[in-house]
Amino acid sequence: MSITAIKGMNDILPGEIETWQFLEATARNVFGTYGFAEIRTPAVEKTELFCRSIGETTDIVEKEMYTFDDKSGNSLTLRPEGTAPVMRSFIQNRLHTLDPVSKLFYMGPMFRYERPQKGRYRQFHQIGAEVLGVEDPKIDAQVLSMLNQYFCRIGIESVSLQINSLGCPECRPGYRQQLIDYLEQRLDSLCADCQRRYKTNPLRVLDCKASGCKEATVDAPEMLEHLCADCEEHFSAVKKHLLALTIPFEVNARMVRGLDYYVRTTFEMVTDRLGSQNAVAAGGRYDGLVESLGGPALPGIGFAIGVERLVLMKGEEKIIPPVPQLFIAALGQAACDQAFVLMTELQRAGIRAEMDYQGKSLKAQMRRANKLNAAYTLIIGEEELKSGEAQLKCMADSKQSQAKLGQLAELLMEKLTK
RNA sequence: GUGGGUGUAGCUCAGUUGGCAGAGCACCAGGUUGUGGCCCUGGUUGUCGAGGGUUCGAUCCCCUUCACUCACCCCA
Repeated sequence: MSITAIKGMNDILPGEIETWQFLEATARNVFGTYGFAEIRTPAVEKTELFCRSIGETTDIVEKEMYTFDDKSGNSLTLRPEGTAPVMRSFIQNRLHTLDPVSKLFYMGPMFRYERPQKGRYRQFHQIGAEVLGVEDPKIDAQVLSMLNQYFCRIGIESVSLQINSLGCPECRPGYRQQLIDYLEQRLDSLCADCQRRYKTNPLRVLDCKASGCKEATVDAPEMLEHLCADCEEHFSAVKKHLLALTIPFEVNARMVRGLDYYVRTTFEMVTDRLGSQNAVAAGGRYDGLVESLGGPALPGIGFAIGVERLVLMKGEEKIIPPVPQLFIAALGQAACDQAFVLMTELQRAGIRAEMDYQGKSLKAQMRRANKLNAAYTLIIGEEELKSGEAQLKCMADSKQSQAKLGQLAELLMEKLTK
């Protein structure tokens, strides 16, 4: 076996790339109408950025990051998500001084060292968006509206929007302790994982799929019942605005987050079509993150979409790549040379032209023209070279006509556009 | 990190209770000395994932390993 790609890192080949281009172009289009501008940040950042933003004790930071020392001994990390780099760039470039509200979107590869499986890869791609500087719950609803519209535009319907509120530094610690106390009394019923993590990440227990944990937590206290007045008001307003915008959603009080920086509104677009990787997009509010990274005290909210998961959902709906508009079948050395010049001239004129380079028989060349799905085939041999007129065959109806070689581009343009 | 499944032609997969390795599709050529699709005829392609063991003989049995894949976990 020769050299292969890294485990969990995939090539995107012709035939599939068209779907990616469609998904990306649609994102640029939809996000653009909502006033978002694209931003691109490096694939590598200082390790510290992710430790401080995502959280030291999260799985991502503890065991999933591609971290290495460069030749100067700096600890660098391939970005495992997109929000932290955007925040870093936002702060570093003082974007808040240009406009009190920043709406940014990005797309690109992310890296996490996980065991690959369907919909989960070591290099994966996210399309994400962030709004900085708005605390009004209207912006929560607008971000969800944009996400909702994006899914409509790309033609994916089998997803549902789930929302929750995680409270804030005012109300969450108290609730968290209450939950720990509750779980402590039912430790025996919990699975091994939950017995281990109920203290460090008690909210995760509520999301556990083990039957014992599910039963033990049916009456567990929920964050939504313990929100402080401000958080309660915020969450109510988000729901009100979503209703006003007729965006369907359901409240999932047990939705948790893998990243520490989320507060208040969190949401996911989930599907039942992708096995265990059921989230195709997720995000939430992260007031306080910018400040904790050394920037101004600005609220923020954003989301990320898993592009591989969208591609999986688009599945069989292949987008057909462009086919040649003309195939030139040439016979003999002189005609081949002339055909090569002709083909290049047509390409310069913007016409997708193809020819054969292997000196094949006319029959074989016709077969290839057919296989490539070319609209027209030009047949050119010794006779045609002399007369300056060649046979132009329409592949759809098999009709042939004479075409002057000098006026081929004009003729084709006319035929192809009608 | 844990557990299961699968590795045979370019692709999808058969197969052999251990005895020279198959089909369909694809590809190539011919049937038409310069005309595609349908049809017909013929043809090419494999270290049967890798390494070791058992055996007269292994693609098949055993061990190891790698890759892919699904699930757990985690998450987009």
